[in-house]
Amino acid sequence: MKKTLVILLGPTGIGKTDLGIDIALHFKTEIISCDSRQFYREMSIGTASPSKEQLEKVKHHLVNHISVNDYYSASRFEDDFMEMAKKLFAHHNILLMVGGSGLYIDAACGRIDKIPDVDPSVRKKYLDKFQNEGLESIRADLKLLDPDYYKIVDLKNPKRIIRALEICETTGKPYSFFLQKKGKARSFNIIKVGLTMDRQELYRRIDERVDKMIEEGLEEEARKLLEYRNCNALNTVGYKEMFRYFDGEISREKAIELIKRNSRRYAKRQLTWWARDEQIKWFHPREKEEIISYIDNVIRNDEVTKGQRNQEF
RNA sequence: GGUGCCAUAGCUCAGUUGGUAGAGCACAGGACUGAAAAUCCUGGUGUCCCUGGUUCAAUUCCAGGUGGCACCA
Repeated sequence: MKKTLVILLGPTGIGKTDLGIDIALHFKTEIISCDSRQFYREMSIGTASPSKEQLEKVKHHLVNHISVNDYYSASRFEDDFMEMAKKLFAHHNILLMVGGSGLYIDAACGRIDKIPDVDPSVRKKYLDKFQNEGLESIRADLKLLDPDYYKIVDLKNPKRIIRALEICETTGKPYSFFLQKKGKARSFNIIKVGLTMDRQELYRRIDERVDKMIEEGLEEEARKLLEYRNCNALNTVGYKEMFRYFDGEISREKAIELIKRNSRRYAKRQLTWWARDEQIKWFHPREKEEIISYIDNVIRNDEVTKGQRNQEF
């Protein structure tokens, strides 16, 4: 039997964790998490990480496996995921991935190209240049080093420009040279199940969940992590707003309001990311039975899985 | 009950010397291949409280009404 990776994805706060557990129990399998903030073991209330009880119900992988001090990336996640999948597929025909990080899900699906690692000092160099000399300066560098990418990149987005520059400098080749866009073949089938609901309903859930996080002690958790505020891991909704409150810049109420707003905006960006992915079959989270029978049907029907095998961009 | 002030976008408010209006926030849409809960782009969504009057033309001026706030009784 061909191995199958079922991916349960959806915006923040929609109820992936609970439903994922039910689905994993139904298929008698384990969960590989794909949440770029639940990776960090020090963050749990603000990232709505699975609780102890939830972790006991179904074995979860790639949660709490790194520290806020660690460098991590979509590429590293791809490596960790492939290693984990290989191990788990030895005992399971179906694996369940649950998460909301679009780029990381794409990485697991073989949708990002192999690009050489860069030395952090190179990124730092261009970051400094951007901060000291401005956007125009690094734009000019990119125009020189990778004119093709210069034509298509968002020229107002420093992160995109710096990323391309660091690859150009490290490899001596233009960044666009590495963007093959062919996708990597995977030895397993992939079924993508998306969770969605009416925007108002989702926003209400998000607002309620933030209130719950506050009750559970988000403020305390953030206070403990204040010393790591410069780590990328702490550039996260729920923490960055609390840090501003600790600084005296905004009130506690304002911080909570901003956490809600930024969570809503994040959910919207997630939905935009997935909107163009036609492989996703969408459900309301309450449609558990429909989701399970959809997965069953796809696995049974080879014709459908053929389409899912080719991971084109 | 009397006097004064106010009524414009979901909210807070600006404005139009009379030619149907614009800021912030909220919100909506989008981009995004190793920082991605990150980063970036675009967009004003409107019975200008109601009725009448003046006027070629009223959201704007006038009168009345309604609602809110303040003060006086």
